[in-house]
Amino acid sequence: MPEETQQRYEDSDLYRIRHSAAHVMAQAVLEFYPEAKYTIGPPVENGFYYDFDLPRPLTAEDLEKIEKRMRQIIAGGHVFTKKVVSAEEAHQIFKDQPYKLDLIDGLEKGGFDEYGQPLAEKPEISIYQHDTFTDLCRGPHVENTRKINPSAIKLMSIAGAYWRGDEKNKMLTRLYGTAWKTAQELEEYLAMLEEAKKRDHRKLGKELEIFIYEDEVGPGLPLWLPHGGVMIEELEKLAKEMEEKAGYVRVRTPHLAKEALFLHSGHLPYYAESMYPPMEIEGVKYYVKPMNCPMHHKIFGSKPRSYRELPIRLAEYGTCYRYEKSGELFGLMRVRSMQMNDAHMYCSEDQFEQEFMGVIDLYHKYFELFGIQKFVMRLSLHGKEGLGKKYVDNERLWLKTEAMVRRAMTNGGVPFVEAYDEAAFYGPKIDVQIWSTIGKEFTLATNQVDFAQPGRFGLVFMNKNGVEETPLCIHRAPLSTHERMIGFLLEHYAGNFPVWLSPEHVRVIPITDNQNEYAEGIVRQLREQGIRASADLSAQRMNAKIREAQLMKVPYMLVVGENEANAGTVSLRVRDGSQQNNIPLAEFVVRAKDRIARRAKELF
RNA sequence: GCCGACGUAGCUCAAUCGGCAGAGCAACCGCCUUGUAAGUGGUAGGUUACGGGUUCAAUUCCCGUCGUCGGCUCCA
Repeated sequence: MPEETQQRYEDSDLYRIRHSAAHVMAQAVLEFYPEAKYTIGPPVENGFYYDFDLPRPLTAEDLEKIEKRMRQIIAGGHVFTKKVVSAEEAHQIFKDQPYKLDLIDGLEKGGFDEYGQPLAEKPEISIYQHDTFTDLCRGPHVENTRKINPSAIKLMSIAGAYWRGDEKNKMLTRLYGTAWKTAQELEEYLAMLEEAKKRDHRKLGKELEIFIYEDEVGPGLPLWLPHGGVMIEELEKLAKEMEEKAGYVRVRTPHLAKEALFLHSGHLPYYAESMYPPMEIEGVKYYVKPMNCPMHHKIFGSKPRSYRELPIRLAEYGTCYRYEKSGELFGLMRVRSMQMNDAHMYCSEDQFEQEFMGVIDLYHKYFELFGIQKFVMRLSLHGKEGLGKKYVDNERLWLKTEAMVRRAMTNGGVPFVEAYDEAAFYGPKIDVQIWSTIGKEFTLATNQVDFAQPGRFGLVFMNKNGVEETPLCIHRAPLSTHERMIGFLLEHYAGNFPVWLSPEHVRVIPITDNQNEYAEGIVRQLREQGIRASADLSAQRMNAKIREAQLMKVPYMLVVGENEANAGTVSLRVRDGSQQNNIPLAEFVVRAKDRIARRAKELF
């Protein structure tokens, strides 16, 4: 990306427009609710928001009223004026605004800006005024309200948000808005949102019969329909091929284990809130596993290990259960039952870099196969304050392993960003960040260093010098979980999967019922060749059958009428709408099998 | 979990002020025998998420529970 040549968002006109629109919105809200307390209102990607502490909840009608009033304020052409003030003056101006006073204290002490973000230096305190509204603000703004295009703004939604983003604090009312330079830009943005909704995996998952949720089963517990089942099989086949080539071995472990195991691993103290509560049998507590690692550690420790057999790579598509808070569930992207593309690699310190980069290499192979281009690799580091709480209390090992990962990534020439205070409790990690079609951020793949658990489990191997040494462990899940991967792929391909991943490869469409028998014969032959095929023998006309197959995004439609039946050929209609008539069936089979076997990007 | 909105047939959606719950598609039974995105007639389909309340009368108003959605927080 040519980031250097791009203007920073903070310096752009749109940023000023949105920031100013947020102030105008706040003015309008305060006019309707003079007793409201206002907090912060920054520009964000595609728009802006403002958080208020309001006497009552807002409704959709309120949004309309506020938006209308905003247009009136804009038309007033009020000038934005900046004034630098002392902390005392600021206290006086905002004496009735407790949240502002809180922010001023942050500015005064230094260390935090007006949005509560950490700052390197103590900033000056400034206010911006326009018309009747005064805000604690460092700007920048447009010169006057007329610079906001009244036909290019729109209030989008009402949401809750905690003060300072902390769930222990009061829940405020957040108003989201969007603002652009022109009405056309606004229209395009809204159209883009509509388009994004069409590829939402929850919608496509239902339409393409991939998965469902059932009230009686439970939230976050998806039921995979036959089409989803096929996709899972294909992903597992892919992973197994790749992992076998890379020297992994497969293991299988149970869904439950005694409390003692998770105490031993250190998960319970850090993770109990995300685990399903224990069940007690014969006086012993059992937990449903939230991850596979403790069991894999037990397998590693099941016999004496020599440096000669390292690295040992234990792989398992293990099903895990995590008690995610109800409001956090989201389609397939955030679930409570998940099957992870999991493996644990045990290696010596001098093998670490090669092993770690071997995983990164695997990522790249998968991303190339799927054509994934928009992602960011994040190196997640520990936070000093969390040592002994969120993180294993051993700063020396944290710094050491973080440096190892940083060096490995740098030596491998893989671009990454660093994220402070986002590590796993047992070590630093590389997460692959992606975005859902409606803009939610997710970790797809993950690759984590574990310097804590092997020691806790007393895992050792005999090194060259005949001395016992503790291995490092790398946790990795390049294909994430079945749930998240399929959710992501649905959106990534908008349901138009490459042939190998398509739940149905071929739909045979007889033109009249005189060709039903011929169609069924074709299906038998295709299945014999490992091609997923079915015939549409319904009483509908050909056009309706084609339409249905198109809507289900079946890559190959084989239309057969009298001519084809007599000649032993098929008329191929590809999902992209192209057509090739009178192909001998054998020829179609050869080409289709080739596309499937190669996991080709092209259809035919 | 928190704030807010929503929940009607398998799916997508109607139902005025509280007054007999409706359509299209799908399903089923026929007719049509069809050449690359919906041929046509009929039949059936509902405890309006669940439980309570107000009322002569509740899809509609009120309370609770469950679930979904938009955010916040948290995460593979």
